Amino acid sequence: MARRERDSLKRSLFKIDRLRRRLLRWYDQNKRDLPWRGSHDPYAIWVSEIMLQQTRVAAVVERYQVFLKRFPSLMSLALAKEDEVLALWSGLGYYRRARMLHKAAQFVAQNYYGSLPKKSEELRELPGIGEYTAAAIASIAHGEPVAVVDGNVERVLSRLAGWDESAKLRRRIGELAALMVDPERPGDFNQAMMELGAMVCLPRSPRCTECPVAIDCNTRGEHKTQKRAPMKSVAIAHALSVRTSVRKSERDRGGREVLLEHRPTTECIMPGMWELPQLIEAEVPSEELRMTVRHAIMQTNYYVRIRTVFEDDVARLTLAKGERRWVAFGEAREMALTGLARKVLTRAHLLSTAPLDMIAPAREEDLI
DNA sequence: CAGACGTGGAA
DNA sequence: TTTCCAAGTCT
Repeated sequence: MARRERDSLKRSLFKIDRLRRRLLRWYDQNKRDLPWRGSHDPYAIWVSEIMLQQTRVAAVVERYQVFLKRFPSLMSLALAKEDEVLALWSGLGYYRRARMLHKAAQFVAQNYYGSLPKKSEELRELPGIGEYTAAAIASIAHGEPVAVVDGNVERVLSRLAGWDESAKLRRRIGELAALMVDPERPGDFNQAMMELGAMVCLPRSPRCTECPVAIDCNTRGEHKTQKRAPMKSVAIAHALSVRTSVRKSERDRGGREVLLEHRPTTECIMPGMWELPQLIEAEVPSEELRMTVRHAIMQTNYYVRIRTVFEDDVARLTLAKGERRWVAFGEAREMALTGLARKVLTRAHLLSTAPLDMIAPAREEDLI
């Protein structure tokens, strides 16, 4: 930021103070009641911040509670196997987050006696913790007066300052945020900025009439966004192969199994996750078509055909890239499935938590 | 510094 | 229906 600009902002500190007070008052009165709010456990805050990276609050809420119930402490997470951590992350996406969270927990267990470092500078050293997350944890858990800059803050400050999209914007935003963060309540201030971005200062159609700091705003909500690559469409097909377990112990429980395939750990996307075997032909005879789903990954819409395949036909019809396993339905539910596999099995009622004899479909022809 | 990395739900 | 995006990080 130019010297003149900074001096001007310093002369206007009374304005910044006013903005802080308005923002925090609004936050105190309007903040959503989220599971991680009010927790002072740095570990719990850490987990929430990692889960929230590029992921909507609504998608995180339930997963966060399940995760914390299974791994209530950093040590319990550090002691877990990666497969189980990934299983709890299944469907959330960006699985590298889960791996790095796990790795970092093990590192902290080894080198910090299980307690996260307090300073943002030290947090920054841990895998998966970047500028944003380090500042978020340090300010929320320990009151360190550092500002966070996420997508919300970037948008809110761009509009407040009246800056448009340009080079170096990111750096100027960071400097402005650092100047503005409330040294008395940095954690609340940071969350308030993000809450404002999420609830009021929306990317499209901002609710300026509800904005507590509209009086300080230099724009009326205009905000340019970057152009994005166009979506692609790809047709693929997967096999849904179900059999009655050959293991007597499973059969006695009425156990049925689905065939899953392990994605090679060398895959760049979702390595080590479990999915349904891929069919060689994307075309599927209509009488064998079990369901169709659309599944978007990154910039691609996958139009997915799910075909039922008899065990005897699996080798002929599918392309094997990794280890395969017949897995009892109840077991599959606890595995690190890809989002697509979880979606398909859920829609086929194969992951039900109901007793096995209650599992739909009642009609045999629905299954095979 | 681009580009890669997942997903479901809103518009 | 298709697009757009959400509390980023790593390479």
